[in-house]
Amino acid sequence: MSVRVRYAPSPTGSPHVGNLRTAIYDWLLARKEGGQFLARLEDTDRTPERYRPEGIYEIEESLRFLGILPDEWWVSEGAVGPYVQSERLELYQKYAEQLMQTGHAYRCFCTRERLDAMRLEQQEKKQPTGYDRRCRSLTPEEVQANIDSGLTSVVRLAMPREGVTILKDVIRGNISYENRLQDDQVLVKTDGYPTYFLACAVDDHHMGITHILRGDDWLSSAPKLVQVFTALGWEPPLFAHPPLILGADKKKLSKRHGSTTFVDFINQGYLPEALFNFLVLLGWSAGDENKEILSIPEIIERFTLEGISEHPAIFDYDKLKWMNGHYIRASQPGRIIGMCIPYLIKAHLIADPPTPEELDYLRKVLPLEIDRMKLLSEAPELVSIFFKELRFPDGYDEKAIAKWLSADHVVRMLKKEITAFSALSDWTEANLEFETRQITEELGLEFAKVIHPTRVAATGKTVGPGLFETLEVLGRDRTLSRMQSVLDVLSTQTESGGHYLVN
RNA sequence: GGGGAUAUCGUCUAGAGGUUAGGACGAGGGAUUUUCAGUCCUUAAGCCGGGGUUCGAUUCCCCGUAUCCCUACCA
Repeated sequence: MSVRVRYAPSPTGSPHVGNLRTAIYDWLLARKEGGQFLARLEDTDRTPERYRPEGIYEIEESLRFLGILPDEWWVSEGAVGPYVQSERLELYQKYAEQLMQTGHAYRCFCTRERLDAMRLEQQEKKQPTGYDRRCRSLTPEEVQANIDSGLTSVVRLAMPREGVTILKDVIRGNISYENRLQDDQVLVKTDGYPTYFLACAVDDHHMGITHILRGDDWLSSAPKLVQVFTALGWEPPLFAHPPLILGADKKKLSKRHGSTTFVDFINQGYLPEALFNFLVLLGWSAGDENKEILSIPEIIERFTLEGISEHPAIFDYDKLKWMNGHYIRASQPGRIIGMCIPYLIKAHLIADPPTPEELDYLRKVLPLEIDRMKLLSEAPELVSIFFKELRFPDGYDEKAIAKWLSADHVVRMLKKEITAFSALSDWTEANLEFETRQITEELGLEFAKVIHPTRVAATGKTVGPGLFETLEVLGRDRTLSRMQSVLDVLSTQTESGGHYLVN
């Protein structure tokens, strides 16, 4: 039988990176084994705070972004649909009936109040919490009487009172659980919707799922799911519980650790291949091969469920950033430019849509800054000196001015540079450097004493790409007018006998 | 309170009954260069504790400890 795996998100909000990592593992297993990858929407929780259909679009976007589109899902449908649980209610109803008829489930009329009070008391007495199974011994007559008197009810699983349930987990081996310690799980809620346990078992069986991959947080409740399969007379699929992803404090990764939703990462300008590679490595490794940067085909080739680690992993934002920088540098510049454009438009550095001139300029500017870029969202900051109007001292870094423009030789130097640069017939990196070196010699200075003030005068900053390539791309007009604006102010101050002072 | 899982550098991890315990991020140092970044080289940094099994365990077993997760009419 060919492998069939499924990604089963709930639309409770923005999808979490951990969920997408599981989806990647699903997809990888399917591709590796030549099987199918499906996605199913688990929308059986209809509480307003937790039912957030807006999240569905983000789920779809995230899968598209990663390039792991399901072979069958609610978007494209397939042979065993519908792929949305709220559209499969009759099916769950049918099996709930079957379970009750076969004695594997029963109606429970206990009120929320009673349940809450019971739990509270159990906690106070330091007893294990759980349902006391009062309704399990109701006679058919009593049940009917309750129904007739209009009491609402849920359906509970009649957990076996003895024996053990064995979970077959590909990552962790076999785990056994004592049945008497398992709760009589609610399978159908008062609103008629199934809980996870019923819906999941029914759907996974009907959809021919062979492997259930899901987070470690499901591990302790796994015997209940297994029992639902068993009670329905079905062989449960194989399980695989990848470890949880934690924050720096070793708690489940959540908002206060930083970004956690997948779209957060997309918006910050992470590349799909960086996110894919990083997420895969967070809990999986190719083995003794000392290689971490892996293409998707390379990962598929090496992927096995057994290679997934058993211990939780702390999400290392720094490493992700490093990896993203790596993939940015490994990309065709044209691709990066295209991906940066939305950020530049948003920062009002270029028009929306960009003009052909702007695009042309961008094609020269961006390659200069690519080595410095770790996130696409850093593009506006990095290229701003090429776009912004600069008129000394507006837009100039104060520390840079203090450090490099207050020296005595700066005015003489700028005058010479402006004269020499203006006379250039070809505004090229090589010519600019040649002239600058000439001037350095004439002034009898170290190269550094010339180059740094020149950079500050032309860009307002102390850091950036090589000076002469910067000037070449910046162009004659921008460069000269900026340098002139510095000279204008500085020479006035020099004439009046003082240095230029910052505040 | 009950249950489950896990334990190798700060972090992600590789590893084998005998290894100089390997790699990556991060940190330190150096080289390159006009700065930053990048690139290259380099240094420091680790087997949770206690028992067993064994000629020999960080590796296998048990116990302890710690951490995480579950303990809902949420998934």
